[in-house]
Parts: sequence; structure tokens; C-alpha cells
Amino acid sequence: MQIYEELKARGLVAQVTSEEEVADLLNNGKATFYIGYDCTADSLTAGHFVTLTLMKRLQMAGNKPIALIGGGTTTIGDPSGRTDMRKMLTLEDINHNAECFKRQMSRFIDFGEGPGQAMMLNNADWLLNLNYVDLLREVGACFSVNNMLRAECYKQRMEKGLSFLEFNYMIMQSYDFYHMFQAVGCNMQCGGNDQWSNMLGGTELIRRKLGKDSHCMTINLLTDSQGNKMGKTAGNAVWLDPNRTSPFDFYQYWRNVGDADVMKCIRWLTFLPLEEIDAMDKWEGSQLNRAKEILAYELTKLVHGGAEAEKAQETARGLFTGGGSTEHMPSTELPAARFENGQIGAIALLTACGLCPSNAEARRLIQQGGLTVNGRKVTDIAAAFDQADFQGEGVVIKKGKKVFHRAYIR
RNA sequence: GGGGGAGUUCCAGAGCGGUCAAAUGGGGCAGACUGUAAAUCUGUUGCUUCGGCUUCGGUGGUUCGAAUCCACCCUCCCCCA
Repeated sequence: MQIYEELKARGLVAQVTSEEEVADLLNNGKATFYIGYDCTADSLTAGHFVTLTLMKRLQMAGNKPIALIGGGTTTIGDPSGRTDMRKMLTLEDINHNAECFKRQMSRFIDFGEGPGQAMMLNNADWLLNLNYVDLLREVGACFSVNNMLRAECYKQRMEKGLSFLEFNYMIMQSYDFYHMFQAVGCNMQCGGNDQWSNMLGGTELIRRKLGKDSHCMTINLLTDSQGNKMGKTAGNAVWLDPNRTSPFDFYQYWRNVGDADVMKCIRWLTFLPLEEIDAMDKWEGSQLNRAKEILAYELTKLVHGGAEAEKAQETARGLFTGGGSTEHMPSTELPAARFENGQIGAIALLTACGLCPSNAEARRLIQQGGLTVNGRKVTDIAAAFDQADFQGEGVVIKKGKKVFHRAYIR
């Protein structure tokens, strides 16, 4: 099976400009494609992960990837599918974030000078020096405001308001494609399906200015069976940076996906062969727990490496099925100052470990029976623990049913 | 430029001088049930040294007392140009 057919079989492909031509490019290693990443935070998220795996798959099939860091476009902010305007970032923040992205991507993607190796570019290099009038004359004439306003991605903003700044995002993105088409022979753009209209802007611009064809392919957005975006917990992203989302928490996120979503995730995100996945398709009921383990393990391995994946799996098994080690669960070293007369109160312990943001919430948690320390349920908000207990391995705090944390002192 | 409307706690959205830390729904968290799933049910959901303290776009003002009234400002929406 060739790569394009495999992508389809995995259910990834959403839209393509021309199925025939895109398949030809990709299957024969003729594509030099780019995927853009706006650096609005200092870490990539699980949301970006889907496109990163796409990049890797296409690279493995012999195509040349360009990871485009949006150092320039981030200064504008993509309004696609958003109901509010993004916070404006300073140039320093953006540069810092771009550096972080670069480091993370290098874990998956093979960058270098060779023919199949990936390039990394930053659109700040060409966007930031554009001259307004020149730009208007060069590309402004190629865009129809009428069409732009009709674009699906602005739909929500037509009610809530769309600033001119953000409206220009599409033009900047189109310019990127146009620029790279000429500068580095980039003939294809890939991205999430929410980017479709922005992406078409680029092919249109290239056709108008240069009379040449270029292509786009979007992949489906990763949503659960309810239609909610995946890769978020309580509105917070699941990060790829181990300091933001520990490998254990990352593992747990995927270990906990719903029954209805496991196989889809495995198909989309892992690199397991399709035959193997098809065989798992028959699993049902509690058997799916095995599939969830596979999913969590495979993804953790991709993002954090095999050693971390082993640790996370071992820790999770230990915690949920008894025994096992507590060594690799997220932990906090308590400073001696948190202890008073050699003790720390239950509420202070929860806030010190970042398990509860306020004393009130910690108190509530305890009163509602959601705290277990070293296997013993704590229901007294005045409970206190001896400093000596935190020596060595420390104590294991369990918040609710699934959040484990270790607190220790040196 | 002219006219009309709106900004409320994580989100949506009530409240329109005291009984408002603010209805209701969603989301979150916790409990029960379970398979570390889903669905369902229950509780909870500003902070606090539990005396209080700070919230209803911003700044001032009226009042014993304001999310609620007034002035100005900011932001957004709609209609006309």
C-alpha cells in the first residue's frame, strides 16, 4: 500500500486539491510540503501532534518536509474557528517559543541538508520586512474580499467581530506558500482541516502570480465521539514538553480515552501497521483496555522515548492494579519551610504539590472524600503529617481516583 | 460621521437600588456505580488566618446602601453614510 492510500485507510485525509495529483506527488516522493506552526506557546501540544505524525509519515515515504515556524504570522494571530481575538505576543516571546518548537520537533523529524531530510524555516524571515504598499500591489490585487468573507473559517467571527489585523492572516499564510514555492520549490501544503481556506489562498495566489499549480491536503481534526477536540483536559492543552505535561500524565491522558475513540486514535496517531490495527478492531468491552494501553504506550514512546514510555506504563500498572513502583509518578520536593513543628497539614500539602490551586478547593476535596495519603483515606481537614514520613520515597498522595502524586523531602 | 444595542463569576446567560458571592444550563472537581471507558445519579464549584475580604468592561459620582442609577472613557454588535 502506498502512502496516500495508507493515509486514507487510516482515516486521516480530509480534503485535497486534486486527489490524483496529490497521490502521485506523495506516492512517488515528489512532494516538498510544508506544515506551518504558529508559536503561541513555548511548547507544542497534542493538537500539533497529529500533523507532526503526518509530517513523519510523508517523510518516511520519501517526501521532503518543511516545518514552518510562524515567527511572522504569530504576530498577527490566526482567527480561524476562534470566537475571540488572540492575545498579542511580543517578538521576544515569539522567538523564544520558536526555539522551543524547534527542539521538540527534532525529536520526531529528521532535519538536515540531505534530499529527504526536513528543513525548518521561519516566516519571520520574509514577512517581517514586507513593505505595506509593495505587498498590496504585489498580492493584494489577487485576493477578493468577497471570497475571503465567505470563507468558512471566519464564519464565527462574522458575528463576534473580526479585526482587520486578523483578517490579513490568510494573506500572510498565502504569501508564505507563494514565497516558499519560489524560494525552495515547496509544491504542497498540509495542515489541519480548519486551515483549508487559508491554504487555498496560497494555491490561488501561486496560480494567479505564477500560473503554476500547487497542492494542499488537510487532515481531519482529532475529535472524540462527542465531537469535542481531543488533546485537552479541562480546557488545558496536553503538552509535549515533559515539564508541562509529565510523561506519566501524557500516558494517562491516552490511557483514559473513551471506548469509542481508542481505535480511531490508534489508527490516526500510531505507526503500528494497519494489519495489526485491523486485528484489534474486533476488540470490545473491557478488552479495549488493552487497546488503550497500547495507544498510551505507543504515543508516549513517540513523544518521550521508549524508556519514559516503559516507566509510565509500569507506574500506571502499579498504581491501578496494585504493587508496582511509585518512582516515576509526578512528584514534588517539599521545602523544609512548608513544615511547622515537624508537620504539614493536609490542606497545605495539597496546595504545595499543586494538586489544588487554593485552600478552599483543598478543603472541599478532603471533605468530599477525595484524598488518600499512603493508601489511607483522609477525611479530616485538620489532619497533619510528620516530616519524617516524607523522607526517602516520600508519601503517595491520591487525589480523586486517578491523580497520583508523590511528595518528598531531601 | 449619524442612530440603536451590548459588555456579569471558566463559558453561555439571568439579575436591573438592599433578601446578590449573584438564578439556570454547560464545563470542571469530588462521591456512588464501573473496566483507569461511556451513560446515569448525588454533592460541589471566588478567596480567606472563617473575623472577614475582593468580584459584575474602566474611572469617577449619587445614595445609609450599587452588578443594578448618573457622567465620562474603552471594547464589541446592528442599521444608515
